[in-house]
Amino acid sequence: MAKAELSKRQKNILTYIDSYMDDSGRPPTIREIGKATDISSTSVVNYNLNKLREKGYVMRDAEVSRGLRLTEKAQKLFGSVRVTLEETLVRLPLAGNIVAGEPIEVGNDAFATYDEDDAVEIAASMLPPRHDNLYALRVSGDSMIDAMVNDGDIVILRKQETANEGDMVAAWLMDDGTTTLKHFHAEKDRVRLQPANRTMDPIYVEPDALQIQGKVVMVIRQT
Amino acid sequence: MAKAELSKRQKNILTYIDSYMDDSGRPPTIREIGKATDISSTSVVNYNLNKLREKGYVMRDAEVSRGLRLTEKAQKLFGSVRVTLEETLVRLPLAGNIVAGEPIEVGNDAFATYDEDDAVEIAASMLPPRHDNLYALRVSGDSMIDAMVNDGDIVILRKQETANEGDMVAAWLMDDGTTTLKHFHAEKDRVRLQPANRTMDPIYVEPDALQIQGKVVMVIRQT
DNA sequence: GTATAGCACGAACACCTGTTCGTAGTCAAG
DNA sequence: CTTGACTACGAACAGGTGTTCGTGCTATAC
Repeated sequence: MAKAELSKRQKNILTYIDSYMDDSGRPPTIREIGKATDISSTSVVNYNLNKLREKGYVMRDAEVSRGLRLTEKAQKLFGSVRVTLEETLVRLPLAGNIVAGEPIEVGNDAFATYDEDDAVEIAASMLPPRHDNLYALRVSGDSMIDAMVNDGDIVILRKQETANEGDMVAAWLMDDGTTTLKHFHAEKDRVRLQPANRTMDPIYVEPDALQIQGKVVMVIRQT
Repeated sequence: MAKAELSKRQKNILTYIDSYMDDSGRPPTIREIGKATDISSTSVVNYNLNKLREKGYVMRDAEVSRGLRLTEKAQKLFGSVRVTLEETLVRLPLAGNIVAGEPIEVGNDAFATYDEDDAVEIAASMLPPRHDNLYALRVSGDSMIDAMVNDGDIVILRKQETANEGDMVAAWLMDDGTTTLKHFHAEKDRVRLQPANRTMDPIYVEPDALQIQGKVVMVIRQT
């Protein structure tokens, strides 16, 4: 990918798209952009729009008239920056993916060095009183449907290695190397892991064959 | 000017325009509207759009593709939600429960007279660009486990009576009187409702035996 | 020089899209 | 019954619109 720098032409195009949408409520066509920015050929506009897409400033819907959208990245150029108040909104790092068969890897640095784009924002009122050590993971694959968690869902976890009775935890089963989300129940000399789906049966494991990766605080599905 | 009353068809059109703009950021074309609202002729859509213009619900730019805009009058139809703190946070009414066997009842007053305590707060960044006509329901019972939705989960819906291809919708099946959450797929002369759980089979219903209550925007589970 | 990559141009194509036209059914008023 | 307003339909047209193609310019690297 090319550098993120924008040519004068591309800046003009972005500015025009933004003002056009403000005025009319719809995106401009390629020819309208060309006319406004003194570009005589539609292919040149098309070319620059694809460049802008590669650089993350616009989204395009193929073969759709006015199939243009400014991304948040582009809108930030025009000064509409969101202010986050610590008390009302909590921003969590989207630290990676959960994939069955792999333990969750969250380095400590994940809390310090995550990107703007890879963050999840949650209202503080929806979370437990303390927000420390929380992080988010995106579920990849269908391996957790028995935990009522879909491919693409976002799981918010508190990092901890122990669990209390009844907690929903992310657990790594060393026996078969899978990571699952289950309710944790300590029994006499074993651990019962109960699926969230009440129609399914629990599994039992030795405490030593279990590594708790975190406590599930919330699951979010965007459709 | 004609009466301000809207035919069912015109309401459907308005609802579709609103949801289309929320999804894609651009207005739909006449043919897209027709396809979504079961109108085979573009002239009929055009006719109803002109009626809506006369009644003050939309503005039209002649001879311009997607030259449509909803007026404020139309947007008020979809209710407005209270937005706090520079739009970083959106407060939605927790309008009630979803229970299998009952259609969802959301009076228009639900948007005006909900209690502080019965609200759900979501970061604006996690929602579609427009927050009109959103409301939240708490799922009661285990009847939606095939939609990967648990007892106690919160479902955020956009109120609408039509659905686009692939949308996750809350639908009331008149045959057996149940309310379910499924992916909506229009087929030749029937509707396929696909469970979110990919291991389960779809069900097929007559379009007339189906009443769409809203589009599912998000599912939240607090553990 | 020569090669390569990035940028730009105009033209043509195929499909999209708003508009218009003629026609027809329904319903209430005369 | 006849009239007229309202709603609805399918077809066709003219122009809009995204895409692609061949071409050529400039600057940098070899």
